Formats: sequence, C-alpha cells, structure tokens
Amino acid sequence: MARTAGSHSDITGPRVAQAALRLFARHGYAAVSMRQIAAEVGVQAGALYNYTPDKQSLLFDLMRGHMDELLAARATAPAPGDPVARLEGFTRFHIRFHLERPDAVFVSYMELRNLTPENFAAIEGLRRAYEDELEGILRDGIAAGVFAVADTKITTLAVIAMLTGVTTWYRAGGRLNVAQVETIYWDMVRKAVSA
Amino acid sequence: MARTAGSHSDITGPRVAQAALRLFARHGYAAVSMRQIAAEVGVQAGALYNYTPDKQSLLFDLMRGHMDELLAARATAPAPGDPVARLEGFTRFHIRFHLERPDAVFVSYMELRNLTPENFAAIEGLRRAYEDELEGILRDGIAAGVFAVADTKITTLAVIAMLTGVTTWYRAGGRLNVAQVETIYWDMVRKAVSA
DNA sequence: CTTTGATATGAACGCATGTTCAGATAAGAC
DNA sequence: GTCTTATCTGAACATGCGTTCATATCAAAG
Repeated sequence: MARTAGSHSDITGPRVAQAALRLFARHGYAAVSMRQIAAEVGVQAGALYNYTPDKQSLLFDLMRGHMDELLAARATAPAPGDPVARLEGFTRFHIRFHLERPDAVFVSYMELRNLTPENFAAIEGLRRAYEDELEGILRDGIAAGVFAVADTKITTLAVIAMLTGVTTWYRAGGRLNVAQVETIYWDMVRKAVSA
Repeated sequence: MARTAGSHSDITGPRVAQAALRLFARHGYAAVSMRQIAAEVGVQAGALYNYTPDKQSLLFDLMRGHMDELLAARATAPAPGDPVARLEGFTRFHIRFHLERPDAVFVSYMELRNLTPENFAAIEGLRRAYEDELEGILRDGIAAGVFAVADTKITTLAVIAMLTGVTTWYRAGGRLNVAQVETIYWDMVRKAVSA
C-alpha cells in the first residue's frame, strides 16, 4: 500500500490506456513505442509493465473494451417492435456512439491486423454479434413487408460501413451537429432498405 | 548495361513495388521492414535503394499510382447524360475497380497517416477530385428532380464509404460474383438518393 | 578481349525496439 | 517509528531498424 509521490495504480492504469489509445489512433499500433506511451503518461517504460503484460495486450484490451462498451450500450437501448423504428434507433445509436469515441473506433477498425489470431477471433466474434442485431432488424422488416433488400448480410455490412464512415469526416463544432447528421444518414438508410 | 545473373532493373523494380504493396496491405507500413520486402523480392536490403530513395517514397508512389490509375480509369469510362445512368455507371465502376485491386485499396485507405504532410496533401487532392465527380452527378440529379438528398457532400462520402466497404468482405469464388454485388449495391444507392 | 557501367552484395552505421530486473522510494499498516 | 509492499526508476539485454557504401559481378558495347 505504498506509492511513489502522487501516483497510484488506479490513476496510472487508466492513464496508460488513454495514452495508448490516443497514440495508437494517431500513429498506428506498430509505429508507437512503449517509451512514447510512457512519456505521455509521465513514467519510464518499465513502469508500463505494472499495467499490461505486453504491448499486444494493451491493444487487445482497448479493442475488447470498446466492443464490450458497444454491446453493453446497445443492450440498454430501447428496442420497440416496429422494424422501421428499430432501424432508426439502431442508426441513430450507431452514429452517436461512434462519434463520441473517434479514437477507439479508429483503433478498432484499423488495427485488426495487428492482433494475434486468437485475439482477432475474439474481436471478430463481438463485432458479428453487433452486426447480427442489425441483420435481425432487416429480416423482421422484410417479414413485415416494410423492407426490401436483396441480401440481408450484405445490406447489414453496407449500412454499417456507410454509418461508420461518418467518423472520417465529422468534426465537433463543424457545420452540422450530431442530431442533424443522424437525420441525414437515417434518411438515406430508410430509403435504401424500404420496400 | 551489365546485370547480375538474370535480374534486370525493369524486372526487379516492379517486383519491389509488388512486394511492398502486398506486405504493406497484410501487415501495415510501419510493421514491414525493408529487409522483409527485400527477402520477398529475393535480394538484399541495400538493393532496394536502386529503386526507391527511401521507404516513405515506396509507400507514396504506391498510393499515388493507385489514385492515378483510379482517375485515369474513371476518365475513360462512359458518362451518359442521364444522372441516374451516370450514378449507376459510377457505382458499378467503383465496385469493380476496387474489387480488382484489394491490396492497393487497403493500403490507400489505411496508410494515409503514415504519409508525410506534403505527400498526404497530394493524395488527398486526388481523392477529392474523384469524390467531386460523384458529387457532380448528385447535384445534376437534384437539379433534374430525380434525386433528393439533404447534403450532397455528406451523401457523396456516405455512398463512397458504403461502396468501398465491399472490399472488406468480398472474396472471389464466394457466394456472389462481382456483377451480382454491383447490382445489390446499385439497388441500395439508387433508392438511397432517389426523389 | 577489354572496357564500361548498371545491378547486387554484405558489412557496417547509429539508433530504437520490447522487455526484464535489481534496487530505490515512499505511503499506509501496526 | 518500524515494517511492508505497491510502485517506479534506470540501466541493461538481444535484436532489429533504415540507410550507406566500398566492393564484386557480369551483360553488352566497342
């Protein structure tokens, strides 16, 4: 229970994760050194190993944390019965959630190839679970006769790709606020899948 | 005009570019060493410097080559007057072109942050020129009353994000061929922007 | 057959990498 | 006030990095 001047595990730990996320998002996992992360936190490189077994775990924990947050947030979101309303809810949720954490989104989509095979499989499983919810909405809408799509799997991936793309250009304080962006995208999604 | 056994500049040069593209796409620019590229070509690392001044130029030349190819191919594509037909042409062209060179697409979208500022600006300029053509089609369609979109710039980016996303899941020899994929996406794009 | 010059080698350069670890530090427990 | 122990330092490890360059090789030109 003894600590070095003003620096505690429960403070340094999150700061390590934050610094790693920021730097991985800016420069990429492979281009960021443990010493750079340590410098951003204000410790020496060796101290990082009190918080992560290695660099790979640092990346994996960030990505799994992001996916867990995504699924948890989605689980608490309302899911009314009408497929159209559910699709609107999903669309607006996806945009809002992703615009709130651009660094985590960037890392989670760009650094998949830097995961070990087992870690990659774990993240892929979480991602598929998320995609499956959208696909379920599309299926229900088709069954109800309100949607018409040629292939639910492809449409799912196409819609998610379109929605996630918002993170590449949106900047807070720009011409449009998040609500306006949501509405514009929802308009496109609605028309694209409607019968 | 003397060469080492069976290896000529006009053979090794393209092989260096090919190897770099393949490895950058698989593992990322920062994670690939000049020695790995050299090994794939079958030479020592020093020999690469007969074909590129440095690693950064290797990346930039690949990306600029890709964008030049994209714009050149697009310039020779037919552009009939009807905005709907032009949009269909653009959609099918984009999918076909991108599915034919998945490695170049991957590198061009993922390694932007590894470009020096000047190189980044050059690639961005080419990308914007490509986007501008799609935006022009959308504008013409709105003027003609056949399209209805809230914001042509955002719609342009959304459509391109959706279409480019096809490269993340499409595999040759899978359930669908390219023509079928084109049709599915064109159906979604058409509905998403139509009045 | 000699000369030329493009092409490649292989060693070397200084520096950075991820990770380990013995030792220093200092806050809380007793 | 002493002890304990979580936390951090600073140096070290082997390895790899991008790049340079003197030297070797050998096809074609004359």
